[in-house]
Amino acid sequence: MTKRNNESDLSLAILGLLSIQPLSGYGLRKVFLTTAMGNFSASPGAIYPALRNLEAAGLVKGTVENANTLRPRMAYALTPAGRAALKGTLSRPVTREDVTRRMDTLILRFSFMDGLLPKDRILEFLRSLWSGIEAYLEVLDAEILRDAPRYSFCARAALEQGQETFRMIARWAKRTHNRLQEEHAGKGETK
Amino acid sequence: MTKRNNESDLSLAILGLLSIQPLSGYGLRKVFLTTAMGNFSASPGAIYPALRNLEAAGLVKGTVENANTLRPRMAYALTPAGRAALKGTLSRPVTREDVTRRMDTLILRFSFMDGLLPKDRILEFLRSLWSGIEAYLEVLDAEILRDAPRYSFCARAALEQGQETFRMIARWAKRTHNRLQEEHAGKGETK
DNA sequence: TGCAGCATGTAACCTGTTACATGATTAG
DNA sequence: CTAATCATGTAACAGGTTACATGCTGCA
Repeated sequence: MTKRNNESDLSLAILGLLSIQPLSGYGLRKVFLTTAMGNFSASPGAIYPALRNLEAAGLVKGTVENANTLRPRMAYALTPAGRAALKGTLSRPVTREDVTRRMDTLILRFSFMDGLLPKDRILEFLRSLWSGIEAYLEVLDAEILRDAPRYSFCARAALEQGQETFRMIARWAKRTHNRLQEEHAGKGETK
Repeated sequence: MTKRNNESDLSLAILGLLSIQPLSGYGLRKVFLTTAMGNFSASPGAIYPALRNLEAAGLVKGTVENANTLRPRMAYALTPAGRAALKGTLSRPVTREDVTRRMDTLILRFSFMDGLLPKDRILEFLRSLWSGIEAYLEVLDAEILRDAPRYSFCARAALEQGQETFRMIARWAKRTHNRLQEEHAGKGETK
């Protein structure tokens, strides 16, 4: 129960994956290597220390499988405290900083919400995500109007790319919100 | 000329900004605080050490302004070696890893190309960016076809968001390529 | 006079990267 | 037999975060 931070995206990704099924360190590495979560590093130098930190914080618990064989492996599972901590992280309000600087974290949080948060919380997350984006887009538009004339072609184009990404994510959030809302009830609920 | 890495996005952003005009550490902080480059941290604990590393590597040179007053400030400017190093970084080929895990770096690189790379190099960068994205999208589509049925609603939606982002950037790259090509000649050339 | 902004820095800490190391098992 | 894959780790290093510290300047 040593106090650690465990606030990184990698820790969040590990907790989220373990909320679906127990995995070993190597199992996690394979997920990061072979699936669309490949934006995370699969280096053992990141994963094994992260697992030990999470275990020291009491959020995950490793149990030895194949104990008497010559190739044991540690399968890690979420503890109740770990599940609670994960729910807590997923439930955090969407801040302006999240929108402007941690969009990846927001999407990562969203991807694990199924089965951990009730549907109305997920819908609320999507609403606050898109309204946060729209608020930021207004600031961004004003900034661009003000500064763009002084910028080079490339800098201006890069800015536009950023704007478009935000607009696209806002549209995605709305669409996903509506799709989820229309789903038949009684799904994605836990606790 | 001590050997350092200086491979971080922050170092790249600093070199790029100094290629436009000399700035002090505080000036850099203001840029990161008040413009759309706000995704970078403006904390002095990041900027001042980075500047000293770049100076130790001979890529920037600080000169004291207002020397005899009570409030001197260090204005940093690119050295010829710094300009060469920046051009080198901007000229690197677009790798698969860049596309899958460092898209932000690629956009940052692009935003500084004006005036440092000849137009045809910039056009080539955009072409290799979009073809790299399209190659990755094929892999991603296959992965999604294979895995999506096993994923939860939220995980699937997050994946789709990722796909759409890549598709959007590819479209942006094509459009920007065409716009740049149509521009009247004799612009954006150096060296 | 006091506060906001200018301007630069340091120290403790956390996290990730790269590279290396070790050894077992299984498929060809 | 040997190469790939399973499986877990360590050590050195780089870089960023947060928080603190310092002192000047111009304005109300």
